[in-house]
Formats: sequence, C-alpha cells, structure tokens
Amino acid sequence: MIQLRKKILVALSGGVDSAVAVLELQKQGFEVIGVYFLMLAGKNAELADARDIAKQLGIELKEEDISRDFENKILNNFIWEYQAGRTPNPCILCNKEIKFKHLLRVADELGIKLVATGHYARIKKEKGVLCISKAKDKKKDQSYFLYRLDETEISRIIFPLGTIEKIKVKEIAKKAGLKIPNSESQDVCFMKNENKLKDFLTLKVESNKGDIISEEGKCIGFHDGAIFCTIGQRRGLNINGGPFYVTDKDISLNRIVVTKNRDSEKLFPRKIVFKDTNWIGGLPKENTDYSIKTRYQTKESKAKIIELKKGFFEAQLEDPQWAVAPGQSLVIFEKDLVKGGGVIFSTH
RNA sequence: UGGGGAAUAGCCAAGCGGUAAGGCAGCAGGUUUUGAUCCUGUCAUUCGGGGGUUCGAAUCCCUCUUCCCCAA
Repeated sequence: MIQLRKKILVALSGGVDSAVAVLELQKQGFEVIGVYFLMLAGKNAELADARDIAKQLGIELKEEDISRDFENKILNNFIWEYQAGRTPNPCILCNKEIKFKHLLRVADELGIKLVATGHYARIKKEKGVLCISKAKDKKKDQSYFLYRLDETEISRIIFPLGTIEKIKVKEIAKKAGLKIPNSESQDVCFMKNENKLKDFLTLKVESNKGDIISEEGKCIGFHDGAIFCTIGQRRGLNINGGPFYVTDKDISLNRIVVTKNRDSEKLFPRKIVFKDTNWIGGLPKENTDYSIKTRYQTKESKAKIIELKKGFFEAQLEDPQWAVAPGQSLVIFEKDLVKGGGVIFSTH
C-alpha cells in the first residue's frame, strides 16, 4: 500500500524564513510545492534566490506573475492613501489581497488544500473557532499583519515557524546546509534602497511646499508637501532648535503642526476611531478589556472597544499609544489571540 | 559717520591665555515585512578679515568689515 503524502503549497520569498518553513513541513511528512510570486514587473531580485533555494530543498517551484494585481491593489492604494493624507500600511493589505489570496488561488488550481508561509504566527482553535495567535518568538511575532484573514482562509493555512524562534530558524537552516543570502527583508518591499518614500511618491503625486507650524501657531519652517509627513515624524523636517515631532497634518491647507514636546498630549490619543474592520470569531464584547496595538513592534495598550455606528468602532485606551496615524491598523488581541482590527480613521 | 554691545559649523551655543563642549539640523549605519519612533557613529586643524604681543591666542592689543541697541 502506498501512503500518499499530503501536499502543501508554500510561498517562497528567497529568504531564510520561508526556506525553513519548507524544511519543517518536509520533516512533518508533507510533500511541498513552492511558489514564488513576482510582484514587481521587471524587478524581482529574489527570484534567483528562490529558485536556488527550491533546488536545495529539492522541491518544485511555481512562478506566478501577480505584478498586475499588486500594482492595482497595493501600489495604487498606497499612493491614494498618502494623497489623502493618511499613512497606509501596505503589508497588511498585501497579506490579505495579494499573498494569501493568490497562494490559495494557486493551491486551488493545483488541487491542494493546504498552504503555508514563513510568517511568525500561530493558528489556534479557540471555542471551536480557528484564530490567529502570536508566535512563540514574541520579538518576531507578525500576527499584527494578519488580522484581516478570515476563518475560511485560516482553516487552510499552516505557519510552521509559529513555535520556532528566529535564532532557531537560522540554526536549522545552517544545520541543513542551506545557503541563503542573508539579507533580511526591511522597508516597503517595493521601495528598496534606491527608492525612498519621498522619491517614490514624488513620481506619482503632485506636491507643493508648505508651512511647518509650531504649537504656538507660528510658521517655523517649510516642508516639501504635507502628504510626505506622518504623525510622530521627527527626521527630515529640517528645522533647527528641535527635535520637533509632527502632531497634525492639514492636507487641504498643506500644513503640518509640530511640537517640541515628545510627551505632548497630542501625541497620546486616548480614543481612536477605526473602521473597515475584520473580526475573527465575532465582534468584540462591550465592557471588556482587550490589548490593542496601533503599530507593529509596539507595546500593547489596554482598551475597551465600542461600536459607534455601523462600521465605525472606537478604542478607548487606558494607557495611550504614541503617535497614532490615520491609515495605520489598530489590531485587537485577547491574550495571544488576534481578535481582529481595522483601519484608523481618527484620533482624539 | 556720537556712544555702547556683539561676531565661534547650516542654526543655537560653551569657552575668558594652554591647543575648539553640547544641542538641533544634516549625513552614514543599526533595529524593523508599513510610515514612524528608537539606537550607534560622523560632522570647525579652526573661531568675521588683516596685523601685533606671547613659548603658546577663539581668548589680550590695534585696525578694517558686518550686525544690533541707545541717542541724534
């Protein structure tokens, strides 16, 4: 009798994490098929790495060009959001609308049920519902980026690195003799090195110089366009006597307001309105304490969540978060579980 | 064209006869699958120009230049 091995489709990025994810799945007895997504037309430096890694792992590698979709959904949205004066988080949108969507699509086409990535997160069943949970390695935990996934998607995903620490992952790769370029991913994936945010946006949107206003209402300098700035920003303001931090943006007047006081109340909102939500396992309960984050790699705050009106929710924070920017995601945790979240609309 | 004061990096600024602090900005790295924050490093062979005194001058003296204040 031949025991058919269970198939799984794994997204390879060309880095260690996804490579070790494959290794772990192989150890568990899966037959792994890899897929590399070409997101940027003409610029896919990691493709060669991914091919090389697939070869080392002895797996088949599919190559899927999804640059069209990436441009339509992620790049355009990114530009639009900045233009509107917000600070978007493309990675959150990308995970939902690009990575997992296409990963599952390709899996469907191949008749494969399960998919996996190198994300540091776990999936747990809580009261009969499959949930995203924080990774064992709290320092690398990426569950924040995954709050928009739904239960159907989650039911098909495996995160092999959820219980392995980053250091361990590197060790595993080394032990297995994998040769992997050691460049960790950073910055926005479509703005590597040469293309910094400002240069990138300058090509896409119109911007004009404008006033930098102090707390007292005096003009103390000039910026190249309010859309380039974000709440809490310090660097790049080019004004003496600081440091100054951006507390407000007024897109219609093309002005930004700055403060010298990093502890200013303006930078510590206690109430955050968010919308465009996704809930995993139902709406948050009223009068219940949750932990929330308004940014990746940040301390959590205790907060209560209430529904203001249809689609709009408010987080009332016990201990405020610093420099909360509209456009960023507010993610709600219940202990280690991702309860859901939404996009920040306003603060006060 | 009387009197007084001040000129130190892009900005603010310490220094007061013993060989140019510090902060901001900038730049370069680090951390980071978002923007930020944060961390580290770097940044005046020279003190408005010229001369003089001195073993030694940003510091004292002379002079020129510029700016500020007060009187006209």
